Amino acid sequence: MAKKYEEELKSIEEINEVFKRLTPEQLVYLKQNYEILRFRKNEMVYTEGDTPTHIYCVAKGKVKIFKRGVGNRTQIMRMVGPSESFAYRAMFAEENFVTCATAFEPTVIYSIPREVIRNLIAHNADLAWHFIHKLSVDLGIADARAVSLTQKHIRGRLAESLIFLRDSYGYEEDGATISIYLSREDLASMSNMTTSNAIRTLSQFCVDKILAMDGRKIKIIDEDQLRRISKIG
Amino acid sequence: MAKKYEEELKSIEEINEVFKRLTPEQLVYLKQNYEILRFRKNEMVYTEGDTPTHIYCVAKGKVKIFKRGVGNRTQIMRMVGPSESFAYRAMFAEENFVTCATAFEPTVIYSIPREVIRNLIAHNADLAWHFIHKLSVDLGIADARAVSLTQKHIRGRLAESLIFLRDSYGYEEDGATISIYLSREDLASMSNMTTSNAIRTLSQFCVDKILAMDGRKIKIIDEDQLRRISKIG
DNA sequence: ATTAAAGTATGTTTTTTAACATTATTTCTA
DNA sequence: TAGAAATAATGTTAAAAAACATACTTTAAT
Repeated sequence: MAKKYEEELKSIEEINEVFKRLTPEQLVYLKQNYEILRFRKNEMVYTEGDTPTHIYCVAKGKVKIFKRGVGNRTQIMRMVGPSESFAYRAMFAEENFVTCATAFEPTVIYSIPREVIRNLIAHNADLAWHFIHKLSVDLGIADARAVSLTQKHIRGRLAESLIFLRDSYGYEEDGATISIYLSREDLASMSNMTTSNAIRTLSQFCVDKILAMDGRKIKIIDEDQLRRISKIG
Repeated sequence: MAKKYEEELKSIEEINEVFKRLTPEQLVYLKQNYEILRFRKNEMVYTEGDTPTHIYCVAKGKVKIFKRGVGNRTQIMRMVGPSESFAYRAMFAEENFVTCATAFEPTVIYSIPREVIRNLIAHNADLAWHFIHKLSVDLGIADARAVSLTQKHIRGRLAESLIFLRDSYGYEEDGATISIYLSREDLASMSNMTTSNAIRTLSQFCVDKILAMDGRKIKIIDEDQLRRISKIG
């Protein structure tokens, strides 16, 4: 059974194309040193205060990265899906984690030890550049998010989260249902609002014929309007 | 006169120690390729939408980095002081600028062309690591900021900004006055609040004997209390 | 030196958002 | 499958913050 799973898994360089830029020797070195980890739904990958020892790369499933703020109120920083990596920020900054990560659904992860990735970076300028580029893009997103979350009104913030989820995960076959089912609470903690307000605002979007809902399934009826609300705040 | 200024300036590797890790040849290459730029107070260094062509390193003065949000409401992202570099985020992400930068006071800047820094990074793993580390620290700060700005109340946000300014610029000789004089408006746009609210909250802090003010000079009377307010939000 | 402009200070009003309360519904688990 | 726990839905109220208005003060320019 475990074997079957392994066989279904894409190789590490298929999952994250950056590893195709390694030399053959470096790729062998990497393949001798990674581990495969499996997490059940809601299982913790790491928590605030832990020391980062590995960099993770999602092979299957999704991981929720969140932070605890004032009075332990959680804020979802990002959702990490297949082929994306995480845990590298704290590792590179040489800090303990300031976020928590849990499996959002059953998840399989490639786990690469800190020393291995540091070695590879030190001897492969392409890989170094990849992380410089990635961190820079991440930082741009974080800055933009900070402005959105603080300056936009509730409707704008929720619209932005929905657009973000749609852009990250796409639609189901019907071409309208967002391909990730978050609880109202998670949606709220992505959008910096209370669960009540997320529920209320979603309902209002349905009344306004911008969305349609069926439990956690959210259909985007009027994407243009949703983008407009997200933009103007 | 211009010559005199030059002589007062520290060399580029004295300003930013990371350049001491370059090989002698690389340092020569760098020194043959940088330029020195001078900006008057409030002069623009770059603006939103510009394409980054150089990385900047502050030799003297301070630079204000800000973003325009909803309805062009500005938000100060950070203040950059002597020996700190900026403009690298957009450059590495290969995006146009999403922030604006203006000289906060008369400022002298080392300007290094994009290709030069990319060449150096490609051939010097230390320098690459330096930027990976720096970007990771920046990203941690940005994430923490996002949570603070959204979850803390006005007093907490203002206290946090004051603590940040104190930690970045230190005190004057009196051991209490913060060594940077920002307008109430700038203070507000660092702390995600209106100018009125910044003024009102500063006044309240004075009533509470946490601060004392003389124009733009802000004295911290009770630092413990200020840190407590910043922490609890 | 005078005037305009920018910045500061506060009071009042309105809007936005969070907090709370109650009920219904779904999901999990023993 | 019953019962508990989590989630969802809404109405009501309270608090926080923005918007607005006005007056005063400092700074900069002519």
